[in-house]
Formats: sequence, C-alpha cells, structure tokens
Amino acid sequence: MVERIKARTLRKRVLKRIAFVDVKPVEAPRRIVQLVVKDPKLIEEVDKLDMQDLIEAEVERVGEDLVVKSLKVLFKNLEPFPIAKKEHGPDFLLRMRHLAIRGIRYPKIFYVEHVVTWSAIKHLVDEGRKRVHPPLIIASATEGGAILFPVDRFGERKFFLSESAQLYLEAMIFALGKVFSLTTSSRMEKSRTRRHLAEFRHLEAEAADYGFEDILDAQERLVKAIVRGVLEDEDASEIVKEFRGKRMDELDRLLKEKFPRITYDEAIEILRKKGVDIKRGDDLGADEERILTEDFEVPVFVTLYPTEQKAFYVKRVPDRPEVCYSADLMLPRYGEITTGGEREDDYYKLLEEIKRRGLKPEDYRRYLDLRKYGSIRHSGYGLGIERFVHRLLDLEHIRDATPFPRFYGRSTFV
RNA sequence: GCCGCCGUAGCUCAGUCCGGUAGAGCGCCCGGCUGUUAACCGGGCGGUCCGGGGUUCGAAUCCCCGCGGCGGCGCCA
Repeated sequence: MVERIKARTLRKRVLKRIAFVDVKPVEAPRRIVQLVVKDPKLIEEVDKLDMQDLIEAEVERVGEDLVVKSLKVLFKNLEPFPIAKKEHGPDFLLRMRHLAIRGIRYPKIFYVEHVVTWSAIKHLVDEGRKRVHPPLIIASATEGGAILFPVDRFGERKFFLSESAQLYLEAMIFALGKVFSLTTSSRMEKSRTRRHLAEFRHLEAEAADYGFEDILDAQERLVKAIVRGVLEDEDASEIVKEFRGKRMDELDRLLKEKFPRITYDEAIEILRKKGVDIKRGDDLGADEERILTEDFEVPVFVTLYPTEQKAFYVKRVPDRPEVCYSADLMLPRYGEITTGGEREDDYYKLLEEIKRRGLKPEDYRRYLDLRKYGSIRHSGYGLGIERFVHRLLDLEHIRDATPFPRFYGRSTFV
C-alpha cells in the first residue's frame, strides 16, 4: 500500500546503496519517522537534502520499513539549518528559540504544557468555576511592590502590567460566584534563578463562601487533577516518564495521598530540629524550603504564616492576629508551586491594614468597595503553569517550560 | 540591590595558572561504505581569540574599563 507523506527532514544517514531519513510529519511534528531509501536515483536526491527541508514522498510499508517510492522537495533551505544535532549552550538556544522549537525536545515539553493547561481548565470548569478575563493593564499594585513593569505613557498617567489578577477576581465572585482566570503576569523581580520568569502564565482562582480549609482542599484537588490528566494522556504520560526517568512513583503517591498540612510554627520547629538556625518570624528562604520538604514524598502545605510576611489583604486569624490565613503549597525539593488563602472581608480591618503598611487607601478605593457594599467570606489561590511544568518534567531551567521566555538580565528577546 | 563564574571557528569546548606566530569534536563541502538510527572512515573549507586601553621585544594568555552571557541570594508562582 502506497501512501503520501508530507514531512520535514530531521537527520539522514546515507550509505552507498541505501539511505535513511528521519522526518517529522507535517500533521504530527512530534513524531519521528524513519524513511528507507533504496532506489539509487532517490539516494542521490536524499544525499542533497538539508535538515528542515520540507519534502513530499510516496512511501510503501515493507515489513517494519517505510520505503520511499518517490520524493519531491517542496521547500528547500536557503542556508544550512543553524541548529545541529549535537550540544548547544543555553544562550545560543535562546537566540535560536524560534527555530529550536522545531527540534525533538521542545515539542515534547510544550505538548505536556498543553495537557497541563487543559487538565487544569477542565477540572476548574467541571467544579463549577467560570473563566473570566481580567485586565492586564492596571493602575496600582496588587501587593504594593516595586516589581511592576511600567507601561510608558498611556495618555497622561503611568500604568503597569498586571502581576496578579486577584483583585479583579475578588470583584468577579460577586457576579459569578466561583471564578478563575489564566493570564500572563509580569513581574520585574530582579531574580536570576532557575525558577523565575519575568512573564509567566498565571492560573488564579477565587471563590465566594470559601474559607481557608476550603481553599486548601481546592488547591489539592487542582494539583491532583492536573497530574491525573497528564498521566491519563498517553503521549504526555510517556514524555513525563522519559523526562523524569525512574521517579514516577512520586506522581502515583501524589494522587493517592492527602497532602500534609503543617503550620508555619511547626515548620520552624522541624527546621530547628534539623539544626537550622531559625526562629519564629523569620522568612523561609530557598534553603529552608528545600530542607523542610526533603523528608516529604508528596506536596506539603505550610499554613498560617506570620501576618508581616504576607500581603495586606490576607485575613488574620481572629484569636491569633500575628498569623494569617495564608498557605504555600511546596513541592519536595522545589519550593512553592501555589500560594493561596482567605481574604480579609471586613472593611475596617482592611482599611486599617492598608494604612498600617503605608499604602494609599485611595489606590484601593474600589477594592475597599467590595467590602463596603455587603461582602462575603472568600478565598483564592494562584499557580504558575511554567513552574508546574518545570517541576513535572524535572527541567533544568524554567525558561525551557515556555516557548519564548522573558527573564531578568537578558538584554534581547526572540 | 548583593555574591560568584564565563566570553577562542557556524555550534560545544581545550589552550590562559607559568606570555613566544591558533587547536579538537560536531556542522558544512569533497570522496568512501549493503541496514543506519547522535551512523561510520578519509580529506578540505572555516578565526577582529567580545570591544577599548595599558604593561612587554612580544598578549588569546597579565592589569584596568566597558559590553555580553551564566549561576545563586533576597523576592516570588
């Protein structure tokens, strides 16, 4: 049976009387197919092929082989493809990212990212959440930091790129109850680490009538739904196995076991027992997070952080106002993957907290209105898609978890 | 904002400590090979040694400044 195939060449091995060409079919570029060429005239043609030429071939299946019967070059490279089969440095691959994504490794990563994203969205919709579309140009900071990207002169005023949709989601719960958004958040954090991007895909959710425990449960369900979705997808599951090597049991346990929940105070105690010089009130740095999670096999929630360490909008624990209803979900040996909590719903307490932190109440007038005109207990969380993929695939650097990464310290972008 | 490392062929790097006329592998071009799969074997082409200044008879190599890249801290998802 002869079939026609349109494909892009990837590698070739040409011998005297036989040639082999690895190609990626146009309609399924993640698949690598080996074509066998025996006809002397066609071998001559194959010898002239460059990587990434687009060919059309008639092939016949002979046993295991796909034997080429005819060959036509539809698009010929004008110059040799710059990306070789062998090793490249990170800088070169970033400069060439628009071409590198044609390779073997990147398509796998971005396919998994698609499955991760889709599994998350499907889970949230199945749970009754509605997807909403918050703005990306904002007037004032969500968390009051100096990390905002300014939008240069939009009219008279200066605006910024959003670093979180949270404040808008809090408004939207009054329209739709349980909502979520998937937007691009931008943060000018001057971070040069393998888990930071200046621009990342931010999945955020907010729900009316959700308390602190409810939102922890919601985050646990989401993380499990994503992992389940990936494992149930045959291709994605295979890719994850390939990237993670033997460490698949960790994912099986993640699905089966309830995520432990320890308080910040308990985390400090654990660290002290492990010989870390730390006391209550201190920040949990990267080292501390790693040491803390090294004995856990599944993600662990660290809850009830000191109020001073968290944002102004987090609700304080009524009989212990020095701590608040905020939790980070930490992955073993990685660190934070989500942060969530219950929001302060009392107008006067929120106003007082804004003033106490030196923020301007007029910048948060509309946010305060959400409490002024009849509020409700509510909670939410945020998850970084790239971080999830980074950890799921055990990638060296988070910048490989997005096609066109932007991060601090790089002067040019593809 | 802070700490550390690096810049040599299209790509990945050696040569830098201890100054003396530029190297390898891959890619590319040519030739060989009946089953390859990072094919293999032989040959060839290919260089502003990041830029500028200084020391020296002589600088890829030592010193200073600049630019670019990489890792980490803090911050965060």
